[in-house]
Amino acid sequence: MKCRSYKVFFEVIANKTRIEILELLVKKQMCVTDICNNLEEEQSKISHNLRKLTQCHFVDVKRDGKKRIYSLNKETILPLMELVEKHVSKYCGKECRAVK
Amino acid sequence: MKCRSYKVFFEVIANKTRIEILELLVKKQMCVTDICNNLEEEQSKISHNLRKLTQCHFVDVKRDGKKRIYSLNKETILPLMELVEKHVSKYCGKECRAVK
DNA sequence: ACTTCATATGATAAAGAATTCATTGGTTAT
DNA sequence: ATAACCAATGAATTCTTTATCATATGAAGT
Repeated sequence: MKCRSYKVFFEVIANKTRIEILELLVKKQMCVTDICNNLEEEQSKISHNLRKLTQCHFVDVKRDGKKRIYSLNKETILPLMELVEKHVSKYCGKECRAVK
Repeated sequence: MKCRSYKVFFEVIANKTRIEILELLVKKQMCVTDICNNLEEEQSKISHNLRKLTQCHFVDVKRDGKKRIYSLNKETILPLMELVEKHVSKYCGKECRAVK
């Protein structure tokens, strides 16, 4: 099967910063500086992470003057979040948090 | 939100060996030795990975004599795979494979 | 053309995860 | 009780990923 694609897909999402970015963008599209301010993170860190999200088409970019506006690929990300939410709320008590 | 749970969820899936295990178990439940033989991997490697999958409830275990039979949590994993499949087939040409 | 603002990129250091090997624990049969 | 089989665990090493810092690019205003 497409193990390699699967791996990239999940790898890219499996990161605190990138998840936080996605969750931010659920609410509304934003430029890099806005994302940095919201998450209180460095610009280069955010840019590096945005690149991965973009390459995987989890977010889209468009130019607006000097700014770049990032928006969520809702078609993929929203159902995905629902699915995870469902699983987590069903199965995850304390034990999950302790996964090593 | 539940960023930490999300992270663990995706982290655990974002691994070649674990994806291969899941894909194997789509077909049928198996004991550890069978999984090892199918994937041509070492037993301890498989066991370590099975532990994570179990902790996240992506697979279930039951005893059968000396053996331990692992089975897929189809309720979560099948829709998840569908979702990824859909995304990948829509967006992923060469570029995705080159994600760095 | 120069400066400033917004963002991207590259290299390296630091952190975290996976694999391996050796060993242990549990179950069944003799 | 011991041997054989199946699987889990722990520790050490190796591999991967992330963060950081410095620098580069590119657009807009003066």
